[in-house]
Amino acid sequence: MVPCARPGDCINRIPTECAMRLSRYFLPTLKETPREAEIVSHRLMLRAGLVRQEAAGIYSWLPFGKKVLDKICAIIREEQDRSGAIELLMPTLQPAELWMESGRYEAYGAEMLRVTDRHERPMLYGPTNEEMITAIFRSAVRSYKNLPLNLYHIQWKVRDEVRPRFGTMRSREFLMKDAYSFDLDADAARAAYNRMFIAYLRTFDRLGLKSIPMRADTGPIGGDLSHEFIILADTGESAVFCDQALLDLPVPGADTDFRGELDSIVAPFLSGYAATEEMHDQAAFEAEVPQERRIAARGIEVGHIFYFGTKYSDPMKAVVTGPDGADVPVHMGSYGIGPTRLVPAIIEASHDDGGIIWPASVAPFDVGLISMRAGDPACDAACETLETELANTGLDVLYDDTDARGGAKFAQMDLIGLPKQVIIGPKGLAAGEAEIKDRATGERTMVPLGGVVSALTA
RNA sequence: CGGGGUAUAGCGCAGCCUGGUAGCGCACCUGCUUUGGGAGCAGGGGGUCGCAGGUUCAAAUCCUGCUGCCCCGACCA
Repeated sequence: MVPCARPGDCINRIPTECAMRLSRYFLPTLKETPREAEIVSHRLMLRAGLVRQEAAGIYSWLPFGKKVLDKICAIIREEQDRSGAIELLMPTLQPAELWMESGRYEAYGAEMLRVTDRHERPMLYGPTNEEMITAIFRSAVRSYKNLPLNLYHIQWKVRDEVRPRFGTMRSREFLMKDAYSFDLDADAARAAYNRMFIAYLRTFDRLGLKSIPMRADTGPIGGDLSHEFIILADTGESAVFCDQALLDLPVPGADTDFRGELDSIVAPFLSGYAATEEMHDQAAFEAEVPQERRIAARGIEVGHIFYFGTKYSDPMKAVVTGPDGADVPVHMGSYGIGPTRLVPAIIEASHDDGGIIWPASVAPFDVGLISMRAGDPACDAACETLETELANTGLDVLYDDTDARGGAKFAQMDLIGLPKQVIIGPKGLAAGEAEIKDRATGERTMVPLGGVVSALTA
């Protein structure tokens, strides 16, 4: 067994490379589909041992699911940080007082889970954090010189949904990355919006998803600064309409200068037609998009960004002193991504009859190593050598050292969807070879034992 | 919150109509034989039949009430 360091913080571990043996792991997979699961991602998440339902819309994340969640969060963090946002962590429990100040305590309704503490003080499980972040901001920032500022956290949220459904796609307790930007005026806020816009395009691209920004309802604020990021999937919750050209646009690179001019980078994504059913205008769609480029499909919302000006800074008095010496309420925006929703979204977008097909960037392990004959000295030795070699090259390896039969191992390995499988059996060993299978394509190739590592890292 | 389902072993199900003290497959444990796409044989363990009342000599089964969960709708990251 290859030891691995286990650094981590209070909510999400930093993913680390290491080897794990299936005989010692906790991976409760199911051959049959639990009755309650309807859509494919929910079925596969239960069957592949990612989650366990505790109550309607409440889930435990089992080790496999936790690993995927951590990898998703790590990518989100990297792209948030790259764009200049700064991470903090706010609590799940909030005093009702803050929400009374913004006026949303009454407005939020039954979706807000309210509790009372032992001192009879009204509290609530946070469905979002605009009020709290505004309170944090106003307590510390006085001058326009401290702007722009974008603070984010990744934290569990609670919305007591009337009808949770589709597994973790629509749960009552869910993980959310929410960022909040603070700027002196609307122009600066637009620049902040652009930074998040690009960070989101990059984040979803790295998660193996093709995301399409779509104009969303801006509510009473108006303007064009609200977008939902949608990925296409047959089981998507809403109908979406867009121009094929948007799907073909290149995603901004890692070398994007987030302190530079971004309007020109964002502009192409704003120009093409793209709308969810609530915003859809069939006449405009047909007028703007040539028939052969019209896409009418279903989509899953995986992110939402919007600018809301002084909606919270006004009532909550989050003001800074401007260059002219006058106090002005800051212009704010908020930017959400749901990691616990991204897991099923990725599965909806990437699976086959055999199970999940993880994009390499979020796979719980990079490689599944299958011993066809556990207990056979030659197989054991070859597997242990490979296990060490692969882990030493930085690959995360799940070694199936159990004495199950080949067929059962293949089926389980396909179900859990690791990108690559390395199969070691007496047959191949006699020729000094291992078999490598690509989960996505199903392609199998025989390679010399000594060439496995280079074949996988090429 | 309206409509429709459903609840029996860890999972998937039968039994209920026509009451007689619970069964099948998978999984699990033991042994033997097997071993490249969810093995075979033999033996074994595991269930207050969602909960509470009621009818009856007797209730998984019939009656009443409640609850959990799922699906459709409205709502939403």
